Amino acid sequence: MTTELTRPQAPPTALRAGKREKTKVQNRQLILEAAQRVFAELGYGATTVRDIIRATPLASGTFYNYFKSKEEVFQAIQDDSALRIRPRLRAERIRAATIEEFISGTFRTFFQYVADDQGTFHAIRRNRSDAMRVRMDTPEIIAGFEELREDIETAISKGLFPPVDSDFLMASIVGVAFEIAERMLTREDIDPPAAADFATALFLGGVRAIPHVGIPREKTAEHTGIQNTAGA
Amino acid sequence: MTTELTRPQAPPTALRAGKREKTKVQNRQLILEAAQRVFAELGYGATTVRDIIRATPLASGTFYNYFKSKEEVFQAIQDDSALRIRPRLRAERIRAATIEEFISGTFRTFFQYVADDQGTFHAIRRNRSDAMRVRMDTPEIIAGFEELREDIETAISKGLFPPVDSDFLMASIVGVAFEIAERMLTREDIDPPAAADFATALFLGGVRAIPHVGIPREKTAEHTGIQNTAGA
DNA sequence: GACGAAAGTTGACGGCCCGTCACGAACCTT
DNA sequence: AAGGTTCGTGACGGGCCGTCAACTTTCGTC
Repeated sequence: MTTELTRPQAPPTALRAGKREKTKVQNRQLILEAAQRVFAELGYGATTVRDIIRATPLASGTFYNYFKSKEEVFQAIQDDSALRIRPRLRAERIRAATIEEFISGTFRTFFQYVADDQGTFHAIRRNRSDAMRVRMDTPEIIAGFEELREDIETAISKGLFPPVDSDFLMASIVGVAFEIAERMLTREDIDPPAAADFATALFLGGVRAIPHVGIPREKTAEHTGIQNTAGA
Repeated sequence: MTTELTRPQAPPTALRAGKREKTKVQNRQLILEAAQRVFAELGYGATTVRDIIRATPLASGTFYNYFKSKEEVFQAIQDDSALRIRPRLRAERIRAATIEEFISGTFRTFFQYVADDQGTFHAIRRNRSDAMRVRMDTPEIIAGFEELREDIETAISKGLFPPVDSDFLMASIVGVAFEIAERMLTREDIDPPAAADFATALFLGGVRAIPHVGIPREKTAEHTGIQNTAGA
């Protein structure tokens, strides 16, 4: 249709994206940020799509040009989070030459990430005053779990791990990671390395290998750090 | 007010409870059972109070004489479940004379219960096709967690356990229990003892103590049982 | 620069769910 | 059997849901 004469445009690189494209990205971000704020404020369950819209300069109809429901917004936030942490976790595990490095690298990276990014992990999971937690295993998160399972199997085939049930082991790591992370965030001194040390010792040697706490009994809140290390 | 003459009634024991009391219990049960069915059918998130009422011969207003919201119904179901399992878990741990019995008793009892009572554990937690899981830590469940923590501390003071962070240990047990339970229920052969053996070995001796699986690689679905036991 | 097409935004709309409440029926007491 | 109390009922106003026709903005073309 167009002759050779008419071809004056030619976007410099990819930055001259046009206003259309720009506001599209901007609106999406506007919604995601508003949603995160509102989820943290009201809790996931109590939040309505209208609440999210109201925290935005946009009209209600616009929301549905970007997301189908609040579930989808939630999923987008979770996916973003998973996309940020997954490569780091995988790199840590691929680099591991020993079982110790595999386990400890995984936990250290994860707990550090959780502490740095409490917005997506903590605030959103907890509901406002109810003790209702919501967890959505988005495609990215499931892929992250699957990746962990594959890395475990690779480690097994390399002789790094004993030939255990990789599915259950993956589930155990995930369960401990999420549950301890939640506890860690409720403490006054958030100490990711301490949490990682605890979890690592548990997986490497069981309860008997876990670092001992200094104070015998009493003194719960003030003293969360792990001090003394007594092997099995 | 009443003279000595007028006292003809005198309920035999506690069975002549009166119709009022009887239908009250019955209606409550009607709602709880309908709710469980509907939650399993639609998933917790998609379920509305109206859905529950429609699965019932009652009128909408009646629902609110028994529960304030679907959250409260959910909580009641969870509480019932927790009330059934808690005493068994506690008995198991109190009876424990060794760290092995403490851990293994806890996991065996829990996984067996989950397998027997999939309705309250599995069907309700998963949403219909979304991978959205809902977990509500009801007062009874929180009390159960707290009880576990206390039992751990008692075990520590008795010298059964090393002096570890009982809060993190409790969180780890809970995380592993819930996450493995979920995996266990997705398998074709649901094998609570195998799941318990896995978790127990993990907590007693770490990954290296976990029973090995028989088949090297491949054969994932068909072969879930743990066969061979190689110690650390 | 102006024009037409395409893309995107807007807010009003019908439908459903929410929680309440005035009413009446069922039950219990005397 | 009559009076009082408790509880089931369903209609109601208010709010949220997702849609859609009309409008505004951007883009490609001349």
